[in-house]
Amino acid sequence: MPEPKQTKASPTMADTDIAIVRIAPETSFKNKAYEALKEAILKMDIYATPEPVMLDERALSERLGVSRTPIREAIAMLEQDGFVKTVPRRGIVVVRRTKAEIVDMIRAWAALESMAARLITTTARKKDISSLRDFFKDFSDDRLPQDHIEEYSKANIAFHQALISLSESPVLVDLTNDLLLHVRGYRQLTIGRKDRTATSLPEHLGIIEALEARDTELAEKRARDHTLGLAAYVEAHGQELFT
Amino acid sequence: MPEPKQTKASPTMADTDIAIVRIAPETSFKNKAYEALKEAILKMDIYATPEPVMLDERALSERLGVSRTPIREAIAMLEQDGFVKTVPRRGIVVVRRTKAEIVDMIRAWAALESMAARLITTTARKKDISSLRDFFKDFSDDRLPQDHIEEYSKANIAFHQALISLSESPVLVDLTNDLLLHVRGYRQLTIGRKDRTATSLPEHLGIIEALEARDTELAEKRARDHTLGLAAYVEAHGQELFT
DNA sequence: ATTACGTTTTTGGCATACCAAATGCCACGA
DNA sequence: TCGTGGCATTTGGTATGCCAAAAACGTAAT
Repeated sequence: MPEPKQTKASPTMADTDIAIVRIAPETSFKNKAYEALKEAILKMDIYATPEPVMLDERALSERLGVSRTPIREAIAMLEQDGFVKTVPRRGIVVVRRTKAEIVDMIRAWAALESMAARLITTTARKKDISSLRDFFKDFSDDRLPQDHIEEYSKANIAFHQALISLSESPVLVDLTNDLLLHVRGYRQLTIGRKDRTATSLPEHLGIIEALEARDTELAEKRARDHTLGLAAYVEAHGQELFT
Repeated sequence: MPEPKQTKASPTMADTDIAIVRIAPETSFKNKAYEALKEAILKMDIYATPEPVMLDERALSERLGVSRTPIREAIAMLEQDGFVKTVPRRGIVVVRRTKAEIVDMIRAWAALESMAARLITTTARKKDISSLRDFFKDFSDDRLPQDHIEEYSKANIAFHQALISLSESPVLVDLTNDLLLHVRGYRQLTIGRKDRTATSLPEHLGIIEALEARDTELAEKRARDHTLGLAAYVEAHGQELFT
């Protein structure tokens, strides 16, 4: 069989070096299923219904048009992530976090973010730090965050992720992203935060200023206290969801 | 329908309540394989050989006496943990961390542990804090840590894990345990730490004192600086292993 | 001897079939 | 009416077999 792929055309092409990029890795069904299920789980409002949300292997394999095997492997991965829990001979249940768990996660997030802030003061470029303000450029005294909760919430998340990224620490980035995925499901964080929004923006700016000033201790403290404030808020006002 | 199970013996036993404990869940082959492989990976010295360490599904299934299916699911889980990486049509390779990654992980660990220290100052009982000293009771001026590296190293790990546990934060505990598993493979952390051992013990005691004094900021700072010190040490003296 | 090319083997991905435990349903009997 | 026993169903767990890509091997042509 001729031409399996790329570079075998003429023997004299040597190292003309066509920019070949390893071709598409053609992600496996296992990974496709993983991504699909993960997205579906994150999208659904787990805390809406009182009954536990169950998944059915066979139903999923039919819906996604693949056999149970890749589905099961994807489920095993999701279970490692803590998104689902499979109970032998009973079913696969989407994990619901308690308020205490959410608060706990936010505290861990605070720890990681404050470390990120610390690192940023010693390594990041001034330009990159300052550009963090851009996330909030659409808000002002004429256009208050609390009047555009949904939009501000997105900017908020984006800011925090960009902040962590500036630390150039893959571990901090990955860990916080994982935590955010879990916390995110808790809708109240977005909706009920209306009364927190007012203080949120100034605190963000305060963090940025400390970073620009290369004040390691202050930046760390502000980043930590800001997110710990959210944890305290959820702990105090998050009852409703966890009936 | 009344009384689904258990109390169904004689109609008159009512709530004699025999202590039935739900029987053993009989962990599946998948989980057994996961544990076995994880332990094997952690036990081997990944950084010993220059060539990448490969795993073979079929060989493993034969060695463990099960089919490939549970093995593959276990591998999928290990991949989520970041211990292995499967390359399609190439094989399964045990992941080797670079020095930068190890340092990065230790920094994240420092972040989490300092948060744990912070929490401990506000919630833990005095008695529990003080008992942290027990881990080092076998060491003194007559029996220096640097003369019993291996033993001290174990006490060291145990101390840190006990410390984090005192925070009563499952998230902090789990995250740090995961990080430790990855960092642990880096033998130099144990062996080459001889020159760090001298300062290690006093720093530990310093952390304990700050915790006992309920000095939140100081405890946090000492915990953080202690572990960041390890990160800096590895960054400076860890070349040898990563050829 | 070296290179080119074709064949074999290896390896992970996926589909399918079967098993056993747990449930639910239902008829039979006190 | 109540509940008891058993059969059918559901559901996750496991074993097998086949496939295609890629590497390993071997052979023939230059």
